[in-house]
Amino acid sequence: MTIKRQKNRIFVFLIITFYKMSEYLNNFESISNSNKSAITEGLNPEQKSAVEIINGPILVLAGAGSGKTRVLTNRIAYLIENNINPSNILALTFTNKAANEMKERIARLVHYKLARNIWAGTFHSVFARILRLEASKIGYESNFSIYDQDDSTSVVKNLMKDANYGSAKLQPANVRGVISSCKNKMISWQEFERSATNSIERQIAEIFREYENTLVRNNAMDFDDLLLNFISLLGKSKDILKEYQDKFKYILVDEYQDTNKAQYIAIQMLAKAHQNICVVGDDAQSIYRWRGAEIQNILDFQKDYPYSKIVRLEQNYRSTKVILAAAHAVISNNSRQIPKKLWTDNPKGDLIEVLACSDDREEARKVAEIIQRMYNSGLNLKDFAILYRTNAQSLSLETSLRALNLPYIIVGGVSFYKRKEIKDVLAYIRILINPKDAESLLRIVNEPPRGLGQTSINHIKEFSKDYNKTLFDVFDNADKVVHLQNRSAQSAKAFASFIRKYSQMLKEMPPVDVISEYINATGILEMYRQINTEDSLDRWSNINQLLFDIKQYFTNNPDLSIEDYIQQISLVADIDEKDLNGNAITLMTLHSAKGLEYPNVFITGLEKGLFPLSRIDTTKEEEEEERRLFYVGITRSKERLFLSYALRRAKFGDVQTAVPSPFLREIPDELTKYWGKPTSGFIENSYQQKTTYPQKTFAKPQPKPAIKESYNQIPDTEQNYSQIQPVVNEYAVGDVVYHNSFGKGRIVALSGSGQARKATITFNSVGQKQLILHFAKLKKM
DNA sequence: TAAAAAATCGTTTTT
DNA sequence: CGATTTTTTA
Repeated sequence: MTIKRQKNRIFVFLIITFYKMSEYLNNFESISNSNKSAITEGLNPEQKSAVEIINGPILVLAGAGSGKTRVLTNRIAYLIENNINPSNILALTFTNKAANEMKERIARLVHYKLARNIWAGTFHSVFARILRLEASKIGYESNFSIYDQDDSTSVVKNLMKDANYGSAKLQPANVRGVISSCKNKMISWQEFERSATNSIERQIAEIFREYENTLVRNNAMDFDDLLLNFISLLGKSKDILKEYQDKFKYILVDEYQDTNKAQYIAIQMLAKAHQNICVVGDDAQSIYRWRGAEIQNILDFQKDYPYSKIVRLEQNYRSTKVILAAAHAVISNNSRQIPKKLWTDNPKGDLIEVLACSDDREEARKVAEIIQRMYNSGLNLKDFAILYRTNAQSLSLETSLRALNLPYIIVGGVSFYKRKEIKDVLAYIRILINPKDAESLLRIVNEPPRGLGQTSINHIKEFSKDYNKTLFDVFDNADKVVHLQNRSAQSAKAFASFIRKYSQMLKEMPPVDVISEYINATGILEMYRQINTEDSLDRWSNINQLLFDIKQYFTNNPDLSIEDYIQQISLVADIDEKDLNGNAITLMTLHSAKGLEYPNVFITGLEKGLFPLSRIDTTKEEEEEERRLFYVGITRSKERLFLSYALRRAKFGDVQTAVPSPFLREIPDELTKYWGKPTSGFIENSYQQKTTYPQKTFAKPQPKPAIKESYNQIPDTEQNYSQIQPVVNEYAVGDVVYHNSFGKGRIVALSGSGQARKATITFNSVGQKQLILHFAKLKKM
């Protein structure tokens, strides 16, 4: 019986395979130009099996630097080579950048026309794309808005104001956090309400309920909804589920250790029918627990898929032996983990250098000076990364890099798209697309002032609630709203018809022709120009920059709609938009650094309380996550690793004292060397054994043999620093430059630094303008 | 209603 | 300290 069934199965399998082959030959033969041997060539045996076992569930435990990306891309290429239709492949990554890179690399292995058909992106962007198509099936319109964290917080804040909730204990941002973490764990407001034990929780439950209602009413989804609504779409009917199961016959998930419950369920539903699921991850690199990631997902994979195969990638191709040994020593202090040990054939490498500093300014100065010396000895600035635990730490580092004229880019911090004026303009555009989006409407209704202050808005909001009309409808019929001053009513009506006019235009004309005129007509640019302060002119030029950006977008993608543009920028992470290959040092948080690698890495701020970051009620789980984060940081480094701490650090204006991080103690002594003299106040017992300091002051580093001479050529004096050549990419007053839309111009002033560096330029065509160099893409002439 | 003055708060980490 | 939010005043 069993044998017979098995024979049948094999027979069916053969038929399907044969069918797929002929389908493949018919469709793709003509454009397939790849070379099969190239795909598995040069892979080690484990990598090879991770690429070649294409059917059935497979867990790839990929240690840091073990060639994970290569396995993922080659696996997809291999699937395509084996007659799998690219449009049946779903690859979910952590950032859009990772997805795009993957696609590019696949395009080099198989024909680009095949590569572009795979479904690759973040969970959020792929699901959003599908939800646009299927919106009507779950009670949404396809033009739904996507709310980011700020938008969500603002919704919560308004709801709390309406309900008169709120106290020191109950703040909008916290409530939003509670709601989001419930949604991450797939807990509905009803469940939350049922489990509420005190009045605070009952209040949150009420806000939660209203929050969900508001978003549906606004035809809007937050980030969590993109996952949850996708799941509910799949749950709608057997047919829909089957459709997507058959669509995504081959599923790959990167960074599986950082998936949350909703992502886990979504994958499980999709993979259930065909079971061709390959997840790649490393439990030691799970760093998003605070965002709902469940490390258990990767630990339980074998339970969830009993017939799964496991491949361990334990050979590290990235780092030196010293770095790997340090990483291993650190992570060994964690309790629960899948046992594995990374090894490498790479050389031993330099010792890890620990920089003891008396305060954060000294720390920043040392880091900058070391980089400058290494740069002058011939290294490339793009080969340096400075990592920190919190974004706030970038400030002193920036100052010292600027002082030495070293160009840098910052990933994260206040992103361009999070600036008030940019969010305002985007809200103006969103309301054209989705008139139900009350959040966007309220944001811009009195920006610039239109005589519609808080009182008028409250009346309008009340009316919309009482008569169950959308805010936009009420604006349109403002003369019917009682208590509303006639003047305000006229103003509201005028605003509604203004929006309607451009909304109509957008349906008839290409977006690029409408948007610029529309934003000009809103008066927001004129407002900032009139205020005429440094700050307001900044905002003015930021908006112009955005408009230029939009223009570029549609020049490059003439077939796309304004909806596509908004969706695209709603889901971009900072890391996605940054070009990290320029001649600049990269500054970012340890979280942003995940998945990246650099020859030279600095991890700064290794102080107790800062890294590991701790609060009064830090749990053991949180502590271990900090340690994993440190592990991630260490393993970013290919050759040289610098760890620094400061005994005093400026915080909120005043200065706080600190003690070196306990993490430093976890690295064996023989792997490190200390730099600089022991600073007064540096008294922790465990460090005193290590006090073999090379020089009395901030001494020269022990250079790598190859670059020894160049080190010695540059004496360690203040004077020499000022003689160093200005950095390339840097502009000077008087330079003649070319701008894509404004043409030729001359720089008359420069201000700011880093990505905020701005130039005032007099253009022949349009006169004087302020531009952010980072965005302006100027050419020097 | 809008501008000016005063007060408040914060720093994790991000799709 | 500095940006944002709330309160006061015209």
